[in-house]
Amino acid sequence: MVSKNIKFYGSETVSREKNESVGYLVTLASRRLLRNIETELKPFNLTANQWAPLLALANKQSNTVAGCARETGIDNGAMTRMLDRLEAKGFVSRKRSNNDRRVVNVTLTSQGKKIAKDIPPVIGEVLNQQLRGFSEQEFKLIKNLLQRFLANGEMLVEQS
Amino acid sequence: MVSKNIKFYGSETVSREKNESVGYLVTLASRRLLRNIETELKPFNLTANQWAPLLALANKQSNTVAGCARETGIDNGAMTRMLDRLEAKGFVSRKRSNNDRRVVNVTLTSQGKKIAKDIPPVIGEVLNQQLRGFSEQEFKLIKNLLQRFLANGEMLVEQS
DNA sequence: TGACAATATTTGCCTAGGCAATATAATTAC
DNA sequence: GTAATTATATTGCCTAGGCAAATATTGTCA
Repeated sequence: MVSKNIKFYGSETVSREKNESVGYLVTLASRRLLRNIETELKPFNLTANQWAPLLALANKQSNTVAGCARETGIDNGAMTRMLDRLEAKGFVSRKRSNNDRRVVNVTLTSQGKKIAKDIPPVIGEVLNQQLRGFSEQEFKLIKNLLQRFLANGEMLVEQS
Repeated sequence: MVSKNIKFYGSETVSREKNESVGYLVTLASRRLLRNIETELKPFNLTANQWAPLLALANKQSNTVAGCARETGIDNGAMTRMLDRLEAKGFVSRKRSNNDRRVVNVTLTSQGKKIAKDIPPVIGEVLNQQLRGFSEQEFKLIKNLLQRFLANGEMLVEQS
């Protein structure tokens, strides 16, 4: 091993201060961001989480239920229900595939395509606000550190 | 203003790559960490989220419902239900206060005190794993950057 | 004191994710 | 070609958070 892994958290460290725990910080940051985005998306009749599959569809990264789930990193069952809500709102439509009778093809409706174009700047603005005071370097850093934190976390699953 | 705020995300940037969005990264990181902690806490009959109020109580940062909610950054109503579950598991007990009949005093049971002591190293280990390869400086950095990201996000609410 | 504001707790109604089981269909191995 | 495996979608049962409304209690202030 090139670099020794540091024991950042011992038995006492976790209990001390919530602002010193990467766990609390990442959880609170995620919740806060979601709620701020939610506020801005209200006029579009869309929640923050509903944006994820819409984006995957718009970018043609997927056009199936399981694909959307993989792309957004959530459970298949949760994605089925998410698409239920998006379909009820008229943003997507579903149709059983003929090539593979297992899969359901998901497509954006014209209304879905429209908001998929309108929303990115709105979300971008919230992100910019929460990144106020960050330098270019710090912007790159936070992404890099989160990517590594996430990748380490996903390795833990594969090992077990 | 000393430093100009940078527009990190324009209308196209958000849509491109999910690994380039701080939003996705922080959301996925939070979810992944929660699930990894969950796995390790299973033998204790505790979920990852249930740990937060337990810690607040153990650290004597609060002994009321609203206090726990404030301390852990979640909704009051959600905290009532969270304590329902913790009470059902026998980790906390509740008793209406005599000084102020509005408040309900929450205390750890002996069983609650026990796991409050046992769990920190378990969570610490998961955090250490997800921080593998981080230098001391990077550890400080990720905390600092997340704190600022969170603080910016909370300022957004106060302004509106 | 009495009206009003603030605080604490609870409840109902949403959205939302994880896990496990099920049904169906496709793929692979033998 | 059939059996076993794998993949897709859905559903049920959990936990969980946000928001708003309802209730009770306390504090404030005129």
